[in-house]
Amino acid sequence: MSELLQGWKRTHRCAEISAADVGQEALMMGWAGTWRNLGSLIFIGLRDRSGVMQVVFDESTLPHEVFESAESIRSEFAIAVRGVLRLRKPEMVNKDMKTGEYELEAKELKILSRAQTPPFYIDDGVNTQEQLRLKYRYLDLRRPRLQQILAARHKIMQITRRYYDGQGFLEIETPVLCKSTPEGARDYLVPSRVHPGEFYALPQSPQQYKQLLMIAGFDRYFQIARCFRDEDLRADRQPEFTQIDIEMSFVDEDDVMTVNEGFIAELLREVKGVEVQLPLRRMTWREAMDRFGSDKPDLRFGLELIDVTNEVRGSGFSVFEGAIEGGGSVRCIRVPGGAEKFSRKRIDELAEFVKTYRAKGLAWLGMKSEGMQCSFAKFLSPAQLAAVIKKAEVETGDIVFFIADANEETVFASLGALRLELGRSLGLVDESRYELLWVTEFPLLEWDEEEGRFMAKHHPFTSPRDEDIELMETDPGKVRAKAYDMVMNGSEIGGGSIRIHSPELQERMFKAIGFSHEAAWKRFGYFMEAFKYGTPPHGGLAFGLDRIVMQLTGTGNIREVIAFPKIQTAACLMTEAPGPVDDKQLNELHIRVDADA
RNA sequence: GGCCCGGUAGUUCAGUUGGUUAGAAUGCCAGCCUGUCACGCUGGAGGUCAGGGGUUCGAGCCCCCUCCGGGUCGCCA
Repeated sequence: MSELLQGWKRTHRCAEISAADVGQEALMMGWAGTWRNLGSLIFIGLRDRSGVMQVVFDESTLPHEVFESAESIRSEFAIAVRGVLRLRKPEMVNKDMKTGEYELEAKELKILSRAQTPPFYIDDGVNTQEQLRLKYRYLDLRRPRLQQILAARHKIMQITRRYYDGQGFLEIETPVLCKSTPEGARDYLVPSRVHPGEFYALPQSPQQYKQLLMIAGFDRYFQIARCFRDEDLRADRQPEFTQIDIEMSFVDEDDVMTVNEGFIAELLREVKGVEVQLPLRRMTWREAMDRFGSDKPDLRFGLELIDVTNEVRGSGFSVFEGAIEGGGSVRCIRVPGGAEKFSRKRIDELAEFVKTYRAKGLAWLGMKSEGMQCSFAKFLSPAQLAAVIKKAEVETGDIVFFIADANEETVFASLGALRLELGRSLGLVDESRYELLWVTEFPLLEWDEEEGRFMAKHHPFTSPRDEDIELMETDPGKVRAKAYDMVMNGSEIGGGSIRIHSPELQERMFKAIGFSHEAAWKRFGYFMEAFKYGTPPHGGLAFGLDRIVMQLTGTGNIREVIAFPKIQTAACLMTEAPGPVDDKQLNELHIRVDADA
């Protein structure tokens, strides 16, 4: 049965003790992680969020009832122990344990709560199916690793508040029940009881509110904001996630980048003890794509892309020719010393791999000491081959992988992914390094085949670069934005832009993405109305808190950094949300469910 | 929506070409044990092989469907 505390007060957490506490009475509470019964001596590994303390029950010195009670302790019982903290004898020290020099010699015991045998061991070393761990998330969270990650997350949030407060930012909350703005990700909708047939949307980000706060004169705003997007999940994407949201007035790109790179530098200093050189390196989007095939390049290793379009032009090799004539390119990656490392089987695997990214195939050239092997040599003249080898700086022992496509995006996507795969599989990524940069000058607009119109790449309030404004009507695809992403080790951890603050320019932007004046006003009327009342030049950015925590704790799975995450189908295995609701609730909301649809 | 991977004691896994009663480790239960820390020793319990259908004399294994979970492409202003 469960015992009551009856005035017992904890004096120490299990691992929060020091030499000065030795010989003193201590009262600890926590969970029995391990239990070893030696007959008339019982050892309990008492665990709380700070760590583990060994507790000893000695039959020879304890009242019978206390020892008998201790004998009943099993895994994960919640217990309270009053005892004396002792130094262990030297031969009994456990060097693998943070508190291995100490133990708590029990005098009194309260079994606060018994536990069923848990469905899996509460231990970092155990690799239980995530499905089961998520169903019993409260047990999973008892594992030291997850406790550490959530403690790190807490620390990061506290540093965030301290840093931005120190820089004169005000933390202001914005609504969670918002108006739906069906441009961009799918919204989560919330039905209105009071307004039959109408819906709120959960925010994809506080974008418009924070801009309105700038119009309202708050100058520097931040918020640790929960955001929602009803899109498919990934290893680094959850339907609800947290962003550190920032907006500033009377600023241009440099101002925003300077303040926010200072934040990341402080985070790395305090959490990882890593000094980051400021200002951060900046790279235009164009350069990032050309060199790394990605707008979030991982700079911890080389294997840069090389453009050999000109070298292979007119070769008669239909794959290359088709790509070039279709307006695309032929690019490659040279793996130094890789000629002997790639079997035909492995090359075939990589060819399959790039097909995931719509590449049609993977050409290759291996410069072995006994001669060159090349999947397309017979199609190229010796002079062209020589030109390719020169451009790619191929040396003996190297292997080069080529991708050609009429669609540049396919070349970049597949070769960029191949670069990451090669870097990982060849062990070229130095996990101890933190490589940060800003990627700048993103395109303002992207052509959308499906919609048959240009769409805002970032969002429709992003400002074009001054020198490109004139292209908005003549060559929209060429317009660059005042947009910037912060990238850490190949992960986009934040992104933002300078916003349009002129109503006239905003109208041109809406026009560029195919919104009529009326359509734009219908959707964003309140927003555009506000812009008529003296809008300061402003801009900001949002960091993905979850991704930052992932980076700083070295986990590749976003579910590890969120206390109660969702699975791939956006469900919660513990609460079984989402679930059906009563007809009464539906009636009140004026909703009828068509289960067959 | 597409592609790929996975689901066998509580847990992690093994399970041969389709062949007797599905195994191991660990956990769990009981007993013994005064320095364990992967405690040890003795004994015991524990299985809808994810579910359904099919092929077969015979299915954990082969085929089909479904469910559950993961990765990924599309998607993510």
